[in-house]
Amino acid sequence: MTETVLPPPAPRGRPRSERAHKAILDAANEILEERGFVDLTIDEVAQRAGVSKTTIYRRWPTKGTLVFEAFSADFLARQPSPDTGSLREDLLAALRAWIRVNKGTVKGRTLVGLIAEVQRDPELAEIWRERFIGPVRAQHRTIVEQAIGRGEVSPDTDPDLVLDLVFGAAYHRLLQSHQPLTDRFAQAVVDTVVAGVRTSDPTIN
Amino acid sequence: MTETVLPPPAPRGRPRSERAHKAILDAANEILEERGFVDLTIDEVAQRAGVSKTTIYRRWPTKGTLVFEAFSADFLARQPSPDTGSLREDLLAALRAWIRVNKGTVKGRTLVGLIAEVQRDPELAEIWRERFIGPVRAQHRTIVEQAIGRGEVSPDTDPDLVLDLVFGAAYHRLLQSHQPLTDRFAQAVVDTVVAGVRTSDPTIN
Amino acid sequence: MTETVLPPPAPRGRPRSERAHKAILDAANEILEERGFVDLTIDEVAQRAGVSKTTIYRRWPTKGTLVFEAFSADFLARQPSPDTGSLREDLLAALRAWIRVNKGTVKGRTLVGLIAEVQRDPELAEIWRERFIGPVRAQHRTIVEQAIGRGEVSPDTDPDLVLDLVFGAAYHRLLQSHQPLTDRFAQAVVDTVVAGVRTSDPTIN
Amino acid sequence: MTETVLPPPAPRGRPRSERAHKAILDAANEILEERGFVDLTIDEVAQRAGVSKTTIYRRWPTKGTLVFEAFSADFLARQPSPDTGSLREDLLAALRAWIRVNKGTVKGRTLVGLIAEVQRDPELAEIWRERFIGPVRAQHRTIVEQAIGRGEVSPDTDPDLVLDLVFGAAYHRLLQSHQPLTDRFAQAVVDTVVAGVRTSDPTIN
DNA sequence: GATTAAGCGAGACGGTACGTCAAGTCTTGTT
DNA sequence: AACAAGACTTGACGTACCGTCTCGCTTAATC
Repeated sequence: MTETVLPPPAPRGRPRSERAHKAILDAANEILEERGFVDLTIDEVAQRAGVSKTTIYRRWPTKGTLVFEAFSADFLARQPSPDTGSLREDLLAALRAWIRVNKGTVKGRTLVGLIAEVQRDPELAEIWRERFIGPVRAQHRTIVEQAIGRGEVSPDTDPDLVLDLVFGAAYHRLLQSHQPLTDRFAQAVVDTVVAGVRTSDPTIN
Repeated sequence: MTETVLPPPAPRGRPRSERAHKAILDAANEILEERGFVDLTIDEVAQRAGVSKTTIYRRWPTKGTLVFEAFSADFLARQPSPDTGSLREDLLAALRAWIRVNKGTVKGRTLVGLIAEVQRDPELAEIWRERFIGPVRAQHRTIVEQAIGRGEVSPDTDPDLVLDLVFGAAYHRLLQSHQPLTDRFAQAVVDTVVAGVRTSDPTIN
Repeated sequence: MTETVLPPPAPRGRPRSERAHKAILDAANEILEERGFVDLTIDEVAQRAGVSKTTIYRRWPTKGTLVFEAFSADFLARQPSPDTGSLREDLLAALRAWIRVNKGTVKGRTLVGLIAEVQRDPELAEIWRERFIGPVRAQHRTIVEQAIGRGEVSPDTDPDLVLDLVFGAAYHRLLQSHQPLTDRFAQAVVDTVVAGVRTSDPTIN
Repeated sequence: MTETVLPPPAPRGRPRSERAHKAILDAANEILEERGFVDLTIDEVAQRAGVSKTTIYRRWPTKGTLVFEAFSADFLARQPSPDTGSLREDLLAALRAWIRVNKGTVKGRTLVGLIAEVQRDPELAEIWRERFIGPVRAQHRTIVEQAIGRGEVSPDTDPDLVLDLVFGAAYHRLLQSHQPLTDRFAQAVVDTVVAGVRTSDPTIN
């Protein structure tokens, strides 16, 4: 048997327009910047992209998934995997990049809108975990794992705990707006967590 | 002079019905328990409470503010101000109480729904900060301040930072559902933060 | 028995305020002139009259009855009972008076609004017939009866028919606006009807 | 040149559903028969027609315009253009047809409701004049014009005046209900008007 | 002078219908 | 098949006005 894997069947009919695809995402991003998640309507995206609603819904089943895609590619690309040889510096670099995107661009508002939407739409929640939270955390987790590998922190250190502390604090300020996301805050967070992780012996707790 | 304070001016017109008020909040809570924030409609609240929509809108301008009031009184009452003489124990008690309410009752779902709504409605956001985030944090802040007073941690310790770390991590898990809110998690969070705060000297960062 | 009729029992309690009564009717007329029947609301009448809604509803059960009273006294006063000794002149004078009120003042709009309301509210319809249509027709009927008495027209002449022809045509133009209510029209109507009544012998039909 | 007329441009998008259109009008007529104009609500029409409110509002901006269309086609079809060779007979036939529809069916109630609504909604008033009053009068006007053509009445006879007298009287009784719409009344009206028109010389008035 | 009965201003209340909006689906003819 | 256009269903929204009601206060006539 030579043909263990079938070649992908040639698609029948008219192929999907790449131009339309891009135009939709661009239009969505435009509106997100101008008015935010809540005030974005699919009708307006269609109109701006010069596309029919059918064409949008053929690609994304809901408003949430469309906005998710319009948002995530660029956002993820801006999250670096630093490797400075120091846990503190790596975490700080990652946190600063996160803060920079969320404060410097309109992305923060969109991220907030998406997190809100995720709480209302279970299907989007799954996509969100698989294609956003998962990848970002995986990327960040290597920071801690590298530190373990270098012997900088105990092998018992729980990477998830570290990430929840560092980014949990950041998300908290983003969502509750009780305090600003300053660089001073970023440093204090990282310093405290790194110090805590180095000192505490999780095995005795 | 015995009359230093004038009696409150007699209210004019028919007074607002306390029965209606209570019936509305009760109906809202009922529906929240059954179907959650998203599926709660003002129409149904009105119907269940035996009240007209006008009567609801006269008191609360939006669904968010209504649910906020239905939710918050009880939730706040369940957040204790522990004073065991140990920062670790106090923080752990507070965090455990928070987790207990959010996992043991339907309150967690409502809290999540409200946080989502807060991101969509700026007016609700203000109320939220003033009447929920503010009070809860004030209560929790005393935990850190007591520890400072006892000399358990440095007077330079930033209470807000501590709270952001501890509860930020918890809110993060509540909203992203990437990991469960276990008691083991609560302990690890508190231990790490307490250790971090005791060790790190914020003044040099 | 000498006391066949009891003196009216002295009313108990606070007497109704004549000032309020007048203020309500004045306010209603003001609004009728400004915006017409449809856009008049009881709330606004109350506000303008410096009176509570209760005070209005104590006197008039519905918006229709209030407007009816605000409208009718003045209107009826302007409908003369001419007696010139000529059927043509009498009818013409009556019709001209009717047209003058409906075209020269805002009364026409209110009359139209009331006729519309009468079609929607059966209780108002009864009042309307008894206290408006009835009296006006009675007054106008004498015009025809006088002509019969003078021998100007046959004793078999049906006064109701004459009135329906003359004023029916006028109401028709008022309500359908297909043609204007000119004086030329008034003359032609009266001339034709008078001629018709003098000529036709109803007994042979 | 063979292509003098361009084919109508192909309509774009999904065509309006004829089934929905008919279902809406049928439902409206059903409700009109059962409960009349005032108690007809758009919500109920939608529900009965198995159609959404949007679909109704896309076609008719107001309740008035919807009911107008539901009412008028059938009503107009029942107004004949008699041509018996006699003005009296033609007018009588037309008036009798009008009375028959208004008394024998529920149409009378609807007509009354529509006339009332016309007084409250200026936009409906325009439609009403253009698409109801206008056509009906045009049809009736030919009755008088034929009589003029035959030399039965003077060429100076004003057809509008004749119609206002005959149908004005009828509408008057329909709207004010002060007297019934009997056949005796119809005959008396027509006889008097025809006699009046034959006798009076409008040019000298 | 106290009591009583109704009027009164204010404004909350139940009810009903309104007209709108956005989400997501469906149905045309066209590419 | 995908596409543009636009009609469609669904469900909730927030508003408006109606006519009623419930307060505390006022105004006479009666006791």
